[in-house]
Amino acid sequence: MPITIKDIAKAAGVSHTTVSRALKGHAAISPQTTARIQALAEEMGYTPSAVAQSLLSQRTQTIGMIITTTADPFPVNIVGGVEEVAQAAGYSVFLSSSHNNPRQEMAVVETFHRRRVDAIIVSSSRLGSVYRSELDQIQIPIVLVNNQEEGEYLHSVAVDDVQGARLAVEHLLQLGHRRIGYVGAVNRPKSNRRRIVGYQAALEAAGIPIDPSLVVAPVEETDVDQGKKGVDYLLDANATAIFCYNDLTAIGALMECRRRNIAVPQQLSVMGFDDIEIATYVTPPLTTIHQPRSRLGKLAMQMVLDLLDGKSVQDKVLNCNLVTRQSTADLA
Amino acid sequence: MPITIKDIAKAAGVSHTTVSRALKGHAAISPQTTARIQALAEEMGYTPSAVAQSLLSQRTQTIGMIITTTADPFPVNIVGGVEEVAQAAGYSVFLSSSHNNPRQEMAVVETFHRRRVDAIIVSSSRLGSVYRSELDQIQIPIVLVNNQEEGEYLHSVAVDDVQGARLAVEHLLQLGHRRIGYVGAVNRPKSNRRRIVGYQAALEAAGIPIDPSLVVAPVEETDVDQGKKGVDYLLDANATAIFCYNDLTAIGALMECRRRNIAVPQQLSVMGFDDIEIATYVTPPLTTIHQPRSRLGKLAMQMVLDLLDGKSVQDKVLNCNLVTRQSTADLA
DNA sequence: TTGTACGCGTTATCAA
DNA sequence: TTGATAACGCGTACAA
Repeated sequence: MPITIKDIAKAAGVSHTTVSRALKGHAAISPQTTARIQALAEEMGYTPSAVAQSLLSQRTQTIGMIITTTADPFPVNIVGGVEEVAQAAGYSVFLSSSHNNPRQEMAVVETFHRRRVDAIIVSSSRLGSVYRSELDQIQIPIVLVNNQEEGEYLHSVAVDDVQGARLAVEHLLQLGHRRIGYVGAVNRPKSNRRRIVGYQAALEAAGIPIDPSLVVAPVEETDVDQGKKGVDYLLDANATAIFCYNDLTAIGALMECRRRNIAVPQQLSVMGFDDIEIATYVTPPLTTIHQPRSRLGKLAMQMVLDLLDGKSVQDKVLNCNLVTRQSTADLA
Repeated sequence: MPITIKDIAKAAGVSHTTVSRALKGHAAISPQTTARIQALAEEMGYTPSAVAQSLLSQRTQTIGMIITTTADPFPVNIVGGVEEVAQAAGYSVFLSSSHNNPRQEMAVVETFHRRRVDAIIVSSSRLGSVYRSELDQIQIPIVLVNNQEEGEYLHSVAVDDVQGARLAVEHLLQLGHRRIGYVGAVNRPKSNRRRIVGYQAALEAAGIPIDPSLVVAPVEETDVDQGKKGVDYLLDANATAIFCYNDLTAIGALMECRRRNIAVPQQLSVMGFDDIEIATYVTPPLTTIHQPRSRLGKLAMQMVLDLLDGKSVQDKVLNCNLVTRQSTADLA
């Protein structure tokens, strides 16, 4: 059992109240006793119990973070940002995975509520809307990062998918490409739709008519496989450049090109989205759209702190930026 | 403020004791009141406070996990294993980063102690030995995963670096290579040393004399840069195959080979260690030694559960296995 | 079958 | 300047 203030009180021959006050340098305690008790506490190895403090203060200085899976580096990078800001503010972070399973996601929320976390941050939530009712029950701030549901819920921090996709297509246009394909993802409805919007906006702004045969959404197990299939479709449609839903999709595209002996970027330009670490290391290194993942996390946690401070906050939408590497080139 | 059992008691016209008992199906409460109170609790949206329960039970059902950084997918995969077992056992996991900074690592331990976590799991700790004294203070199980300090501390789960390195070199020997180089890491003293031991053991078993010029340890900022430099050194030493401390080092080696127009694996075989996700996607896909990261995490958490159950446990050393891809080939 | 009283570790109020 | 007491939410020994 850890040392308590009562143990110290007994050892010092004072009341536990005095110990409590001395330890936090309360003005009304004589300097001598304060010094004596602080020394004693140090010596006895006293560490205050956050549990007891929480019970009294009704604040745990704790937040719960839900991600889909630790196997995906994307949400994990968001956690990094969250944790950094949290730690600096004296908050600790519970991390739990939902495995993209709504039931599990609800169970985690329930657990966090039992633990009386002060707030919850959810990355890529599948059930944004469900929180509406849940929120009435638990009455704490919930911040959604890159929420995957349509609609206006609670508080959110997200990347501007439309702007990012636009940036990608504009880059390809600038290289002289006119037949630009898009390989979508069927299982991320919201961000996929918004990236298509950006794709179309860029083309329209350039006066290029939309060709539906250039927008494909292969149904495959993994992102990589979707990329492989996507290349097949888009080469048939005579694309000279393709923009992929994300980097893994683009990597699948690169793999398929290698298999078919299609030189990237000489014969086909390939772009991704996300800028995950792998993008730097594939051959050729992938031109992509960078998502500020760590900053998403930092802003989400900062928003939590503001909310807990009673400040009013505004939903945030962050811009992406272009990272030019070697998988794109001038139209031959 | 969340609903408490007192609120329910008032609403039901009974004492809070009765509510407490009814909610956990205590035998001595009449079925009717039990049902009535459970319904009421449900209706009022009651969730018990783990904080209050913890204060009473002196158990938080919580563990603290310390990793170096969320930017590295390696420890994050360990977290995945830990969290899976923890969640199944009703434990929640605090995650915190040490950024490889011993002072920060101590601060995190202190915070976890304040929060009265039931146990702590540390990945790649830099200060294993320090825990000896700290442990006397906090009196909870501490499990180290892939500890980076020599010596016997506390409890540990680790991969067998010697066996893994041996496996790698045996693979290269089998391909006919005789001049096999090793690119080490200066900042992971323990595992590096053990991988050298495995490297030497394999060579000796094959009756090949150790050539010191084939073992290099470039001092560079990143693993990747160390790999680039390592290739330079080892080509000068006429190596036909190189075994790298880890996959990132090996990827650096691949990059340098490409720059110098050295064909892998035709002119040089390259091996890594770890089997991180990236290894699959580089060109050529990397032959490497797989570390069971998730299983390390699961075993660490299982060990924690056993320790909390008062069972005695044994330190665990896990075998690695070979993953053959396309960066290694027969000696030309 | 149900209720009263106490304690877990801490802080705040009030009194001395 | 210090101490006794109550309270946070819950579980349990004991009493009714």
